[in-house]
Amino acid sequence: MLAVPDPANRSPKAELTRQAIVDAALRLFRAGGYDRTTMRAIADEAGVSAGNAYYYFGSKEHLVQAFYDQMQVEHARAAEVALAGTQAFADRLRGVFLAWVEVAAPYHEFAGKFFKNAAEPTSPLSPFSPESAPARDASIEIFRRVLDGSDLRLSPALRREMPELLWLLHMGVVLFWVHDRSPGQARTRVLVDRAVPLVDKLARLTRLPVVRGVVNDLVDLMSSLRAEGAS
Amino acid sequence: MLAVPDPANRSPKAELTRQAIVDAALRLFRAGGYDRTTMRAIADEAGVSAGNAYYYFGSKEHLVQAFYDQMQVEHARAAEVALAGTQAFADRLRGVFLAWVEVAAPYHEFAGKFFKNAAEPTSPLSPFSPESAPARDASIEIFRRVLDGSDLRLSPALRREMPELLWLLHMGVVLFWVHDRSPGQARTRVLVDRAVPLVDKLARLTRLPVVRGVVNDLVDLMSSLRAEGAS
DNA sequence: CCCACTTCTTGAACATGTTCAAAACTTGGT
DNA sequence: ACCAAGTTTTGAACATGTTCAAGAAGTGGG
Repeated sequence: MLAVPDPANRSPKAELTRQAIVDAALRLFRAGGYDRTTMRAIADEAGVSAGNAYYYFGSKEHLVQAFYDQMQVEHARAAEVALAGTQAFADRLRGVFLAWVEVAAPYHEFAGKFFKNAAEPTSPLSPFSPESAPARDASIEIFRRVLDGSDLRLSPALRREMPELLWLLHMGVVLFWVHDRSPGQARTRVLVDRAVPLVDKLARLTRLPVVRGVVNDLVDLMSSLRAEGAS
Repeated sequence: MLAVPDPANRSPKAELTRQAIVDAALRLFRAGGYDRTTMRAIADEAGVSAGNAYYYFGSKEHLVQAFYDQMQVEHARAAEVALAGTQAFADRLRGVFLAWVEVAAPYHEFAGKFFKNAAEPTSPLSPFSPESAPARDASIEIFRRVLDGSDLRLSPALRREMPELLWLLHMGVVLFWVHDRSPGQARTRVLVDRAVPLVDKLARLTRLPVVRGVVNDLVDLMSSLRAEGAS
């Protein structure tokens, strides 16, 4: 695995080649799936040699990061639209979840292959890896915005952890979606439609004194895990 | 990927060869990790040809199912010990979770490679796949036993779903564990120690009238998703 | 014992991700 | 214009999971 050139000092020419490879890869992935798309085919399509692709991308998996980044950006945009003009927390959350399902739909067939690689802890593609931190943070940011414009009132401590909790829930939805073989991922939509009101209710219950204790424990747990190192 | 012979009609000789391959594989995986263990090395170690290994196992990944099965059995045994003589739900749950961490510890270094495959929906190794149903059911059964001998009282509906919910939580712990690089997986143990009392409290709260509604919604959601097809 | 049939085993060939030494090209300094 | 130092590109070679046609070994019926 060669050292990939520093993004900072890349010549415009090289930048172009790099982009051509990404474009070719995404085109072929989408057309024929991940496994059936060979590095040689990608290189051909991009008009470079196979070896050259490895000058820019350390491995075939690294090409997938481009896919992630693109999808994250699309989701952020779609989420923005969904959030405009809604106040109710439940509506906002549902909007953001469904926006993702919408954006991801074209890739459903081969997304599994991607997430397979993503599940490996040592892989830079893992959603928990340092390499994914920018995309992950951007995604968590979306959920912060869900809260920011909503009518939901939470204790300050919970409020602080809530974006990350919602992101985790989002990961759960993604996992379900990946395994969802129903046409148009209908089951995932059902899951979202039914889970969102539940989360809404639960979030509002946290204001009850009896429930407070559990919530505080949860918040403590999260910050204590964070304190011991990133995971 | 060749058709693997039906388990029913396997000659004793073949059964022996098959077992030799599994043993060799697990020995080498454990010694050198998954990636660095080649199929040729496994075949050599087992005293057969590389091609022959493919007569018994459709792919390298299929060898991993043997690993799962073995670990599941070990966990069941260790859980039994942990459960003996404890009544408190929290103690029982913690015992079962920690038993798993104990049993899985020797494999931590390369377990990630295994779970990578498990995350792919089309893979028979996915914990949600039909092929994994026996191991999954056996695992859920362990959590049913956690409840059976405990002092925890739940509504009948929740009680029915609870084993599966605990199994899902267990999957969460596993995911955390896979990503946990702390020595001896200390962070996972912290997670268990702190999450268990939280679950305990939460479970007991479900008897409160206010919380009942949310719980019923959750139970409904789970059974409605189950109704539409297996995932 | 021999024949057909199934089960098992082999080794060579194949596909594809990846590496690497060498060559081509760029660039900045003189 | 030329050189040295970097950067980019190449094509062949390599490693390893997997396939496959061929044959060996076992099995039951006559």
